[in-house]
Amino acid sequence: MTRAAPYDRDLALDRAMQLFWSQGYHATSLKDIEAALDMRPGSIYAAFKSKDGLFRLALARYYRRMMEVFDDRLAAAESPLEALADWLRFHVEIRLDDPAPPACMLAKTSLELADIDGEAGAEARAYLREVAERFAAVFALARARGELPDSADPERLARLLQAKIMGLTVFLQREADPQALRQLADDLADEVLALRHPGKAA
Amino acid sequence: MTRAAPYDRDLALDRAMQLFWSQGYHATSLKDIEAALDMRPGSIYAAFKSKDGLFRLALARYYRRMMEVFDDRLAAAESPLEALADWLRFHVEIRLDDPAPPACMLAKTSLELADIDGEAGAEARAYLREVAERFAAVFALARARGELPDSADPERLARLLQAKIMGLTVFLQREADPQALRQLADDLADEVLALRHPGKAA
DNA sequence: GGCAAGATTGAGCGATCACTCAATTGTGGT
DNA sequence: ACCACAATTGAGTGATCGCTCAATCTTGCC
Repeated sequence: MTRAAPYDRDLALDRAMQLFWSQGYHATSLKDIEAALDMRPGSIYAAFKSKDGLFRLALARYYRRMMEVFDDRLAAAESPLEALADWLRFHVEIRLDDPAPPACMLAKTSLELADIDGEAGAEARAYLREVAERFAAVFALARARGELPDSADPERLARLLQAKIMGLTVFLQREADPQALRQLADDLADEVLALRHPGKAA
Repeated sequence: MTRAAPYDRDLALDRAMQLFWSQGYHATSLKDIEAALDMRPGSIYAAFKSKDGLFRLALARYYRRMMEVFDDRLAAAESPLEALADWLRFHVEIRLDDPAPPACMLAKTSLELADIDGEAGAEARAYLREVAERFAAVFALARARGELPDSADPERLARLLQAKIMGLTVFLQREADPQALRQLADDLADEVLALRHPGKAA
């Protein structure tokens, strides 16, 4: 190397993720990006190829971060089903801890870039499918452990859970009252826990 | 009158609604609008004031249309609770009938225009609150008719239902398989119907 | 038929968009 | 100390953005 990059690529990607997450793709201009990353256009394009390229890196980072946190909480949970219920409540808590980050970036992107062609939107939807597959695997684990009846369909339950999570995060955008949000998350989480074998304690 | 407007304002607003609904606010340019409405810039601004003004008219129209359809289906339903469950399934059917319209425009707008200031986003969130109030009134009606236990909290159930509907419509964007979508809507609808008094037939 | 009023027209406004590249700067190797 | 090279810089690219307004056209009325 003849000249070290003065910027921290990891930090820059974090800031880009935060920016795109809160503003969306179209509402974020290169001027915004220059200011947030403290980089000039030339450097941005040398490092990330294009606005679209930077966005997709930010999206991938968001996906990976979310999955890491989920895996951590799953490992710490009392049972698979508890982890899934906890995941619903967790979305409300991060929103209340830090008012900045709004609804799920994958859901936002899937809606904003709804065009069938268009790489970024398709990627967001692909990530959402991977999340659903992860949920399905955890439901399958819960079934194998006897936490769910044998008749339970993991894929089906995963879709149901994902729809609830996305609905919750959209709801986070229009409602700010902590009590209402926690109550909603609890109600949704209770529906997940109600799938348990009757009379079976986890 | 000295010269009749050659365009049909109602038709133009319909087309604008359809356009903004599918593309969102930022991704829709005036060129798109000119083409969709078959109007020139001057006429558009004379009739609708601005792009923002047109969008808000389209949003209001969307809200009114949705509520009209909801009221119609409520009037035709066997019971209030059945109407709310039916409303979930209905979202899937309109999506399958006509592949063009994607997720709920109010939810999309609430996410895309998430900025606290900004009239259009705030209006979308206000409409969502009105929808929730409508749901709450129907839940209250169901309770009054003995379809729900006296302990049921209409506002709370309304938030729960709205979150599920929004989650379902976001899900419509990433999944196309009719069977999976119908199953998901049925699962969500069944959760609503399960609120009924045990052993009480509506 | 001619006129006044209302509505449409579309070229073009300044601003901003995403993006480029010749010039400059900083660094490690010798 | 100096050089070769990687990386940054930022003025400036053409395109497109939302929008305006003087000119034009169409209608109803007399």
